[in-house]
Amino acid sequence: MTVLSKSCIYGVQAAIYLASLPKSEYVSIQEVAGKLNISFHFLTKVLQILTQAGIMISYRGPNGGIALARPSSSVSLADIIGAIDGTEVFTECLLGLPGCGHADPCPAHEQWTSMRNRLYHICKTTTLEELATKASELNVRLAAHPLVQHFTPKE
Amino acid sequence: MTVLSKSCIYGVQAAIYLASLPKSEYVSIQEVAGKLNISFHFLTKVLQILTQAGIMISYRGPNGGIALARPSSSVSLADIIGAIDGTEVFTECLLGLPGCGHADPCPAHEQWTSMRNRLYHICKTTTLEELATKASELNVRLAAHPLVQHFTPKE
DNA sequence: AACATTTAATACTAAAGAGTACGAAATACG
DNA sequence: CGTATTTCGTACTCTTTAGTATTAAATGTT
Ligand code: SF4
Ligand code: SF4
Repeated sequence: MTVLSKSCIYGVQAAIYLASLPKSEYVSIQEVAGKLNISFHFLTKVLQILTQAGIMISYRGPNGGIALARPSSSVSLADIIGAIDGTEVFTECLLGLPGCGHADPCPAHEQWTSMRNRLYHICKTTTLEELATKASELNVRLAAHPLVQHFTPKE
Repeated sequence: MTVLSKSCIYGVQAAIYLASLPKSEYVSIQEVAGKLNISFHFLTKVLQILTQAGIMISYRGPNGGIALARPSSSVSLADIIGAIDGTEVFTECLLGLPGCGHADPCPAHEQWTSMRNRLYHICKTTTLEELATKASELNVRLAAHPLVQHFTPKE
């Protein structure tokens, strides 16, 4: 059980990748998928969601691709998560009970809502720009695994 | 995408239910499932995990059932989550990258690890006793839905 | 106009999670 | 001993998520 779905993680990674590029031209999904070591076709579906949500724009044909629709400083982590996974993470409960609230709380209410609010605050105030800056500053990884295809194991 | 699996939520609910009972005798799974409005068979599987993990003890035969193996004050929320869902929630990342750490961080590292640690701390220090006390004090709900079977809808 | 490139859209397959069913084993009780 | 009760263990089905494949639509280049 994870906090974010795979689709959502891929979307965030792709967005950070785009934001970390020097200039914002259209980048082919193929390039992004290759750099992040994600299945091209699967990433295509995820990025379709983000374009439909107005977070990215796409352009078909040669030299086409995708790009951020807005400056990276005005796209929050919460925007991307909300578009792909929905706001469930920020609104639902640790114990997953539907329609929770102060009027009808379960025993873990106080501590969880406090955490949940903090999570939302963090995601809402963390921008793609920040993430991308940190990524290039720290020479930090984005993809799940460094490609190890050079070291083909013997067996 | 949720933080805890359904199985885990059911396990926590059942544990709180047991802990909130005045005395600790064996309670049949059927009773627990009925009170919490959970499928009996499914809950059986979940509670098997908890007995194998040493958190509950079971007894077969008439008047058998399950009970907490330890006093509710020495069972933490983290114990139950760890037994059912594993420690993934506390160790893995928001972005789900495997093998993360200070040596090889992704851009969201700092803020996420801070949150993750807080989650772990909360779960580790919250005991069943506290949850059960709160549950009975506040007359708080445990089950997902109040049973509405009395009001059978016309259509 | 023909062609190559690249996203859009849909459909299909695989894997995991959630839930159901049923028989076996243990135990109390008559 | 026989039977009812209750957990244990396995196997099966259904649903959701993840991943793959294929075709269609758009657009630049020759
Ligand atoms: S802990 Fe609070 S937010 Fe979560 S289900 Fe219970 S009442 Fe709702
Ligand atoms: S945010 Fe930190 S803990 Fe999470 S994957 Fe990145 S490096 Fe690991």
